[in-house]
Amino acid sequence: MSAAFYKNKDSFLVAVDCIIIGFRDNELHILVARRPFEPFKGGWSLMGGFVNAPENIKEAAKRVVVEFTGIDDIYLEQVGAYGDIDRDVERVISVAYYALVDIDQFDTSLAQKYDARWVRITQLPELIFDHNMMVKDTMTLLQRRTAVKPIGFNLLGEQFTLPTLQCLYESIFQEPIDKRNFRKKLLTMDILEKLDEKDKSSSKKGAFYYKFNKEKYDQLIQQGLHFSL
Amino acid sequence: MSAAFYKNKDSFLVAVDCIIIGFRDNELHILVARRPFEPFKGGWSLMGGFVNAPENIKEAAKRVVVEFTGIDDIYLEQVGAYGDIDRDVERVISVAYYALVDIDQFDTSLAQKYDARWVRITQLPELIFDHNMMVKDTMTLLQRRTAVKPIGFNLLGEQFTLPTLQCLYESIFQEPIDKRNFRKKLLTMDILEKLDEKDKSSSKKGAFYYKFNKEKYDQLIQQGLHFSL
DNA sequence: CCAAAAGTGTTATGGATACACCCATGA
DNA sequence: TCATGGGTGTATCCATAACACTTTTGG
Repeated sequence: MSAAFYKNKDSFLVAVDCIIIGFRDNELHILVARRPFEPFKGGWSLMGGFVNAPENIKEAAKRVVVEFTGIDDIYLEQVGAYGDIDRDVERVISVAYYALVDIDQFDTSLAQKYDARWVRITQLPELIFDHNMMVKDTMTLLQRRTAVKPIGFNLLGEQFTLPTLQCLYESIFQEPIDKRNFRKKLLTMDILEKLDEKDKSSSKKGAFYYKFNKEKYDQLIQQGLHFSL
Repeated sequence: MSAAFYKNKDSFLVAVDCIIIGFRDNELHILVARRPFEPFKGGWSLMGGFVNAPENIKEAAKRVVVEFTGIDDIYLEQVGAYGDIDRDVERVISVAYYALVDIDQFDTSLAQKYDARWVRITQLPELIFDHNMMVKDTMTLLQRRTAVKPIGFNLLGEQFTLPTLQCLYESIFQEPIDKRNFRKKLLTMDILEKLDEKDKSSSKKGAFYYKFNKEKYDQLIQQGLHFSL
């Protein structure tokens, strides 16, 4: 046998579908759009696109996220491949990625262009194909990841307050967290840098801004310790 | 736009590669084979095959595992999609699955047929393409999964001894486990059924056989509890 | 001065860890 | 009888969970 072995094999369109996640109004949001073509024209859909021959799958996913958000600085992780035979009209195999973005960097002009909008994770509409399953799998994965890796910060701007950070985790895990225990854990890990400035937008007293210190985090890892909830 | 949207898109060969895992001689083993065709003919490879148009990806993976092992009763979970552009001669996108099998059910005649052999996880040779990466990712995933789900039993026969089970977990986590703590944890979960028979193959005293009780496990889950290490 | 959110410590509990000796049996 | 692997219980420690009041300040 030789390269001839590759002949006469079925080939597939390969797509990427991106679960683009942002944090706003104390809740996770996902970017969805009205599908502009048949089949299922007008149905709610994740952001997707086909993989081109000369690009890696992850590159394709990144391209899609940039195209639909205008945001370049993203955290991207594969969720998995979805290939049920009845998932589209033509046989399409889709690889799902979730992206964590700072929603404040969203290019709002793209919302009109693609008929897209951010919907609350708790109020997700019915999506086409197996996109709801992709979101569900993403949330499970995200909960596992954020519990042991400091990737949640990718959903926030450079600086953020502890109350905001707590809200973020509460939205990810869909359960309340004790304020004192949360702060204690985060601060004793010593991976946050306290700033002098305060955010007064949500209280009269104001909450101090912090920022994530990657250098300190890397030290933590090298000591054999790890981020935890 | 319409179905015409699907025209002029690049299409890909889609393969599945299976990390087939068995447990023997107190250590995890993986089934690898000499690749019978170019390119990289003679290189060590995972068990793979192409996805056919009328089958789901997971079905294809299952087909491959059955083809190369003769074992039908397997635990199968997706690891992820691998699609770097330089990973094969032709552009092939591969979806990796790991399979947990009872190695005693292996059809040894297939070893000759496919020039395949079981190699210790600790002595894995260099594999073709990105197969070593797939194995690495699999081990990470397997450690996470077996720590919280009772899937390890898929690597053993119907009945097994506690010392064997402990060896299994030690091989998965690549670290020693305290005997008393291990037994305490397993037995207090009350998901194992103790049999009267003993296995005397590895000691004069003999070790009692146990078997996994799925009904009791399901009860445990319904009580909001879960399997843990 | 009051409403609303930010910030702060201590105690109790339970799961995880560490640890050493006796038992059964075939050779 | 002895070498080998199987089987058993307890004390300690540390991480988690529960819990309430003071501070700040704009309106």
